[in-house]
Amino acid sequence: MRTSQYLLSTMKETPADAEVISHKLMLRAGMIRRLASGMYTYLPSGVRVLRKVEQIVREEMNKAGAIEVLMPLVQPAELWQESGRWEKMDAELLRFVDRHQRDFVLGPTHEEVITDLVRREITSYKQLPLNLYQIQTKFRDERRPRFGVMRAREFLMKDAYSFHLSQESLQQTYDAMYSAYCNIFNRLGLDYRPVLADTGAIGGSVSHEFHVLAASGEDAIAFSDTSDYAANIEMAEAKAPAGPRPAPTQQLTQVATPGAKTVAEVAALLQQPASQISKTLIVYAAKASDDAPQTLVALVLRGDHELNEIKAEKLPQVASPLVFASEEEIRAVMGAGPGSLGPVKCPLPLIVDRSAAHLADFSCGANQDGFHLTGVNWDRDVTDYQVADLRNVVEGDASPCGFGKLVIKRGIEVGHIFQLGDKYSQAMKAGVLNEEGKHQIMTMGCYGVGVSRIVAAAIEQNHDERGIIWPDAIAPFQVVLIPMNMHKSVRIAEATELLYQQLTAAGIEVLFDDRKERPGVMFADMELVGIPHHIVIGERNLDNRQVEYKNRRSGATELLAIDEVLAFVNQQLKR
RNA sequence: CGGUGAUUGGCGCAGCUUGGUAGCGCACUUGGUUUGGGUCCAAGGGGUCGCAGGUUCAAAUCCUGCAUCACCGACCA
Repeated sequence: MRTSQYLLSTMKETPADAEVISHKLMLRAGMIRRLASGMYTYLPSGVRVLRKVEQIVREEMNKAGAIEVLMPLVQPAELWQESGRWEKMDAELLRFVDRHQRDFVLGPTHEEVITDLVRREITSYKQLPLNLYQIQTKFRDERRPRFGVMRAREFLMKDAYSFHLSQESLQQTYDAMYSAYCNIFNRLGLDYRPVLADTGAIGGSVSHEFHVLAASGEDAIAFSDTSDYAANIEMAEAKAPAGPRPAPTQQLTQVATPGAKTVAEVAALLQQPASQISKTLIVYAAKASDDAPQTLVALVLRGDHELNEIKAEKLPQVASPLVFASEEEIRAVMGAGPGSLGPVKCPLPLIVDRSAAHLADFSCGANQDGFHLTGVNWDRDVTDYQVADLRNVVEGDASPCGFGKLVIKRGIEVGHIFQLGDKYSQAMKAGVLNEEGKHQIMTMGCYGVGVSRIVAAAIEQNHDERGIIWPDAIAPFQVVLIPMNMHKSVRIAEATELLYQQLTAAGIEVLFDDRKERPGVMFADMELVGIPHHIVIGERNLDNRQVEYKNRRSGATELLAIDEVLAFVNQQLKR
């Protein structure tokens, strides 16, 4: 490709609304342009990278035995009503009507469509297991699109769905997908980790996320510093502190704490660390039946810990989704407002986090505005309570695997695999005849890769102050030819032309910068775009039949005999 | 969904307080100059000042409403 025939569209300045590095660089390097909030047009360089990622994903899926299909982006509402997600999903599901007043959605994912397809096509156990995938645009009307294509509303995703009659078969495919994903991210050249994950709204049991490690990642991941344990922080179990709880040494005392409401204020007033103070959160209790009156539950945490809403929701006593009680609701039962609450003489059922339950002589609200209690002790001052894991793990906690301590890092979720079970197949009655000739509901797995998000994640991990540094596998071009003053020098033009033809004929993706630009402009543009291998053709070196090679990542340069360029590039690309 | 802020040429911004001929840098076009790291000089083209309404002799500027976009938050006890 010659730049004169290409749409390079690089920019010196960054549009003001770009926040993260990948977003800025994708705009500046001419990969994307914003059309509306969370929706982007891909320019030629962007498409090239996107297609490469897509192709690697496709090859590894095929290798792992999955079969490609393509389903519509627009889906009829009936399927979503059948699965129950029409009511369950909120505004994230974009709905609209066609000219016949029929309801449709823009597919945020394709469980319903694939389950509908499979229940029609698959009738016998002999046809199982089956793993179908597609690479298709999705639309999720995100609450808050941000970071360019990293959290866009419209994005490209590979999604696969597998169908089985037994857990063993599902596990086999799940394992195959796990290793296919490792192959994908290895080939992409990214620093990634598979981590244990919560199954969230999609449902199911076993689940792993694949994260590209980057400081700008939206997710926190907990790693053991000695084993290979890794889990999303939402999922990581907070173990009870080691050893027995210290014995009480202090008397229960009420102290006036006028105006002190937050843990920080109370800690300052009482001259105690936040870890010696408990905080009490009031949330909705789970209802026994739909028409039962709403009751409340009190959750108790150490002052320096955060509630993990996912863990709380999973408790049978707690309403799901989690709802915090309003101040009026709290006052009606507790007789005091938020900021003065505590477990002593608490009229609500108490659920205490493991770490909070390990405290002795701690402080808490007195359930009377403007007062706190000190010297509080479990079992002496509070008798009726239950202990559970309620909090997010923090750096330095004991690892749940039993080995080492936890380290917290940030990651970008680029892949997610689930064992779904029969959630969709049951709701949509997708079954086959088994060996005994009896109807049996299939069990399912689903496996996603965020193709467009990978592009952004790769940049987050591979850039410097001059621009993008593409891994060879996904670079828009592998090699760029940069001639010095080609428009004045026939020798340069001829030598560059020859190299261009040689490399192109060898199947290498070459960009030939034939613009009538000054050298500095070409260098700057090609570094911004991130092409991994640069060949500079200049008069001086040409006298010795040499050209200069420059590696974008290392910055190292060396002189090459002009006849050796092809062999050298092949070796660089490990072909 | 709540809070804050922005909207002036393709991009980045000034002008608005105190109403009176719409400006700067980059980019673009033409000519010259320069040529191994975003040269320099000159001459040009390009703007319904987000939209609608109001105040005024006069509105980018003041007032009202709307739209779009961005950032922050969604632990608060």
